[in-house]
Amino acid sequence: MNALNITISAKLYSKNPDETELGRRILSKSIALMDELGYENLTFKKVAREITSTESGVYRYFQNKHQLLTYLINWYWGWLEVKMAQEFMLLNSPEDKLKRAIELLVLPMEQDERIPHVDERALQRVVVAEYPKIYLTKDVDQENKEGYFLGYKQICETLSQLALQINPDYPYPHSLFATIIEAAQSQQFFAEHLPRLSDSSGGRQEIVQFLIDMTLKSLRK
Amino acid sequence: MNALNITISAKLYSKNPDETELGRRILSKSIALMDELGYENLTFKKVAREITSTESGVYRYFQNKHQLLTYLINWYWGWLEVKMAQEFMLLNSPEDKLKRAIELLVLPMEQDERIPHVDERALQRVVVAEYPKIYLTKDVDQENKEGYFLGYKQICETLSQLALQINPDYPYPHSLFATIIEAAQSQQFFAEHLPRLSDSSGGRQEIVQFLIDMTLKSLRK
DNA sequence: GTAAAAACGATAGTTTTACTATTATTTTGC
DNA sequence: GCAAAATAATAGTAAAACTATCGTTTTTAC
Repeated sequence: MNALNITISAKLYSKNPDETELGRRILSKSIALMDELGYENLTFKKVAREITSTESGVYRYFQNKHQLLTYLINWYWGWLEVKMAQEFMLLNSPEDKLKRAIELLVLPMEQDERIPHVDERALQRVVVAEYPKIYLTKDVDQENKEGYFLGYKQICETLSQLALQINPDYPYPHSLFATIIEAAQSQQFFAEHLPRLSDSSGGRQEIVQFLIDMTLKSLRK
Repeated sequence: MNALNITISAKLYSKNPDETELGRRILSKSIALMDELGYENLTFKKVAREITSTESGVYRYFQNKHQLLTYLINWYWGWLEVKMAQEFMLLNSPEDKLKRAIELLVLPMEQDERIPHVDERALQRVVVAEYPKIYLTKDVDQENKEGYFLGYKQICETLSQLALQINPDYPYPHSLFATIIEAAQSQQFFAEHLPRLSDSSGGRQEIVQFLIDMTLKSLRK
């Protein structure tokens, strides 16, 4: 697979882009283009031009743009899951782990040298700007069955389990972390583009504080 | 304007659909079609067929599909704002008002007989299924200047002010209600389509309880 | 080392969408 | 009843989203 053992449902590609040079170029350049142009303005033709290949070359890896975006976002959640697991080993209390998880969700991440074809910072911006588009479709139930959203659900489950260690009686752990994860993305977007929907003046640390405050207060008895 | 005095930025249409029979038919049928087909599968051609008019007829009212969706969602926020104002008059404590506001956000609403061309329940489903698409675009900054998101920002501001009456020192009122409003939508969607991202088994009342719990705990000192 | 298989590049073509333009007809305001 | 506006009907364009075909190159198996 790849250096970090990120597993992605085989339904999310026609041919595994992680295993070939061309596939990795597709990933690398489509992250950059999606970041630059946005999902709506990206086309496989533009990706093809960037990777000095052809439209059909891209179609050999991904059935369509939506599948490509879903792959990228699942890759991001998988990667974040790995990061969290690494950092949790250094921490003891579930509270510290939750705090660190929220930081990882919001703070800009450093480039992972082991995976040169993925620009994690650009991918994080893509996730912030596009993530709900992968499930807000009429195909959501079918795609859910095919594992399109496993990455998101897995992170939510991991954090829910931590929350229950703090307060085993808390009745809404999944709702809480679905909300926290979503807010982690949308507050970054709002702070930059719709500042009246946030109290952060652009600083990520304020968003982290808000989310930690909300999480820990919610878990009180 | 219309029976309820819902104000919508004039940038959100070419010709005010509220003032003509054809315009109201466009609103009515595009809500129904958007609910049935989803935003991506809706076309002006399909709307035209439904209203027994033509594609160019629809274009005379809205520049494009994105503007139409944005109009509908702003109409929804405007309508909800009116509802909240009405109900707040019957309540005294800011806590009761916040609780009622959250119920209005989540519980299915009854049809308003004064506005026969808008099916409020269908519109609520459209909002749940499509709302982030109006701002998650590369044009967000330009469109924000033109008032595309005033409805959302207005509701967020109203609720923030209420929150500060409960706890004047709470530092994140806008972030809190942007998060609560978003969660009100996304938890409805998750409960139905991605149940592992929610603790509601489909009941709206459980979502209401979760959101009230989160709000009131967040506002504690 | 070679043959078969797979992947790739190049090109062309189809269907649909999103949008623009033009003109004739109907409706409305005064 | 006339001018102006709104609407219906039709046509057309450009780009997007695929699909298909077919040589050529590269990889893999043995």
